[in-house]
Amino acid sequence: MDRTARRPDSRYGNRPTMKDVAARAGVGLKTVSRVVNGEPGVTPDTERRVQEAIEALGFRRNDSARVLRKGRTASIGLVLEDLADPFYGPLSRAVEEVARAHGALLINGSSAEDPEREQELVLALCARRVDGLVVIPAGDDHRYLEPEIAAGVATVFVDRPAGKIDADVVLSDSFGGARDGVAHLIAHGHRRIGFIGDQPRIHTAAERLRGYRAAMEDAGTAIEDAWMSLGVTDPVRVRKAAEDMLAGPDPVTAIFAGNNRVTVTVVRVLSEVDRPVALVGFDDIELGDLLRPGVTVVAQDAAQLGRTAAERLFRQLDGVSVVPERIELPTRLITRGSGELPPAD
Amino acid sequence: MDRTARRPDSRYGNRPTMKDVAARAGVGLKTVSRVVNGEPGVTPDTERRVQEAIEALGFRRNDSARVLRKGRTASIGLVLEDLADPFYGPLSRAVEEVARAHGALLINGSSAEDPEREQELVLALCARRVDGLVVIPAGDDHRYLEPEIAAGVATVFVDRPAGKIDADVVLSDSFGGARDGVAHLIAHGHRRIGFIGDQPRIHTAAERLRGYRAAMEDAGTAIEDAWMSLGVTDPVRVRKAAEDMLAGPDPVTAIFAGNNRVTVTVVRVLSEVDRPVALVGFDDIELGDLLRPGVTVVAQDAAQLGRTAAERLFRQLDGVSVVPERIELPTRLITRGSGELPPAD
DNA sequence: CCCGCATCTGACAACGTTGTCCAGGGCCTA
DNA sequence: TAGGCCCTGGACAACGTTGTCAGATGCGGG
Repeated sequence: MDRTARRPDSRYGNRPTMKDVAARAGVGLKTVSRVVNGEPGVTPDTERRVQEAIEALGFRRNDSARVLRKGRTASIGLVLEDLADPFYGPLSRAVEEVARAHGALLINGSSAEDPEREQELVLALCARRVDGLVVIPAGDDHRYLEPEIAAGVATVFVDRPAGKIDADVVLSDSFGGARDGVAHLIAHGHRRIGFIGDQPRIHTAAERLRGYRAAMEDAGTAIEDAWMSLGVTDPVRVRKAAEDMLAGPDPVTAIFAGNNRVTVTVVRVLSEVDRPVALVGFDDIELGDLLRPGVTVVAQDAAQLGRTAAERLFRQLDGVSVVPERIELPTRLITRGSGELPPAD
Repeated sequence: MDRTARRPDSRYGNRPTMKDVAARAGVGLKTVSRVVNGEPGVTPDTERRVQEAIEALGFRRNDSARVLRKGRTASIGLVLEDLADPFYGPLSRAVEEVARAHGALLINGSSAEDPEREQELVLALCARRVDGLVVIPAGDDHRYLEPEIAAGVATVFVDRPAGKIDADVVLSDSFGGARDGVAHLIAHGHRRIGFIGDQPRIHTAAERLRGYRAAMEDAGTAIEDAWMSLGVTDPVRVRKAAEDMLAGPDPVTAIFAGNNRVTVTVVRVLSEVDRPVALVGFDDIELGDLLRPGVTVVAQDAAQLGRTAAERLFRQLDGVSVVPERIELPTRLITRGSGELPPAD
């Protein structure tokens, strides 16, 4: 008895191939290929027969084989921190739209802010031979990407610069935005201003902290340690940080929140405090205009970041740009009330 | 003179292949394959030599070729409406996590609520030979998927059922949720309750409308045409619809909003109205607890939807389940104030 | 009527990987 | 020392597609 199966591995449930279509249509393999790809040199009659066979068999070209042959996958990868974060949704969508306009699919993955996972994801995408990568870096050493870039994988970093390699990067002006936001508070009479932000190893967090410091310095105000809380974004610790700043004999009269998650929690805390405390947040938050007071924010345009990065990526793929560039997009201060509150004391 | 290039198409910038690695390490091609895949039967010394060659050349296995040979891509597709919608971010992330746990990558695309684009995307994903598909359908006819499913592409629909084919589907209890939400308003004394929702051709919208009708009927209240606005989600038209309901001699005293986008706009409108109008929205909205009054919502768990669907998908891929099933997840009424306001008159 | 040309078609190799199968060599045992 | 077995390594085909190139077919003009 023959134990060997006709097909050793069941594969795609025995999908029809061009060969099958060719057999059914009574034409050559290459003719089917021509029809499928809309290449010229096929008589209408032959084309019709092939089309019928395709319909009848439910044939669908195997892009894996196509990729293997052609070398281009028409897909790009996007590695970001967390798709569930409202900041990244629009960014991802913007990248997708640009990709779509260039006929490419988007594969994306979340690094969960873990450098190891970022690398793992990026390399997995490279193994799929994506044509290009848009990366929002979690780590700060991207030398592992050098062979990939050398091999022709277009790469653009977004939101934070690459570490230890020279690559295109598109970011928001975190420094300027934070400085303006803090200056806004100062202009409204505040001096004791708290800062709650992420770990300074994250570029944007460091830049925003730098902006905070610069604005305070411009105003000639010495910053007290108790006003700063770094490396804190989870709700529990942000809450504690905010409450600490607001307690004691000499509390802050205003808070600058380093990103959208921090802002949201600070809003919660402030809603429970009986005296008015001013607030400016980095990143816009949904419904920020409907709160009372409305939340004044330094807004960055996530979609524009994504769009710019993706366009830059495809320009690389078209072989246009070669010199890595750093593109910085301006932020926008949106005043809604919370940042215009005067000091409470 | 020879005009033909050494390599006709430049391809991946001449990436090293296993052959190159083998040559450099002085071993056979298959031995490299064994090392790369961690297969047994390679002496430590040989393995070391191969590893060194891999490092030196920056070799990365070409997964396209691997896929072609093995038949499984270890990737799944997710087609949703709009990644920028806060409802889909967590859903997508949940699917990704499950995929990751099964060693698969996630390719996702936005249909923009366009049936044609949905089909285009799905077929593109099938051409990539994704192992499975999670689809949030935009269209209502999915017979085009029949050959794919027959060919072994695992498929799960989420949020809305498939049209004209029998397939797994995971959804929220839109009918029950909407009925409960409206009943909640009725329990607080409302009778003239407006409904603003999406086009009834969308399953969830139809179900929510049905829930609204059922609750009203249970209360013995005849619905007036002026109370209902269907097929309306963009801010401008929602605003107009809400304003219309609130104007006139006999305005509604409460509004049931059919999804998160509608809710947000209705909140905006209500914040401009001088009398209190009750509101219950379908879908939770961020910061809904911080508004005054807090927004009472019928919440669905987007992440749980995604997780359930993805797990079901991988169960299909493991060949466990065969009979298409319909899984309905309960919704949860979250009372925060806006739904408990009494009628204004 | 035949030749030449243009148009259409198909055979074949190659893409980079993995599965199958066989060869060679070392080691243990009789 | 010879025989057999196990362990390691490599040659080869195949996956489904596309590029190359040459053959077939048909048509018009000389």
